[in-house]
Amino acid sequence: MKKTFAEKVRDIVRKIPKGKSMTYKQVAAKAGNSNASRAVGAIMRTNFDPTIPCHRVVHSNGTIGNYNRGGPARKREILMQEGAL
DNA sequence: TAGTTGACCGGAA
DNA sequence: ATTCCGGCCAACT
Repeated sequence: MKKTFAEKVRDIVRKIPKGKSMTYKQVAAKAGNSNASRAVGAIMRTNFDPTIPCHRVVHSNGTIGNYNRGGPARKREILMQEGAL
């Protein structure tokens, strides 16, 4: 069974519980490459799904990354609403 | 096929 | 504290 990086990343991000936020590096590490943090973002940006809480994925330093669904502002709102912020 | 870009990270100046 | 540089990976042209 050979899932691509994008598939793994999507599956992982989808498993992120509510009120919890994961860093790109953490997701990348779970996907198999702890150094593929950039790749994770690249995948989300090109192939993000509405079923995936990509807004729960943030930077390692805790800063909010970008969001292709309304900008970082919208992301912050969602996190605050979820209780992760 | 190769080159460029990007939702990143970590270290150094 | 801020700014710059190098490195890794996947997608796009």
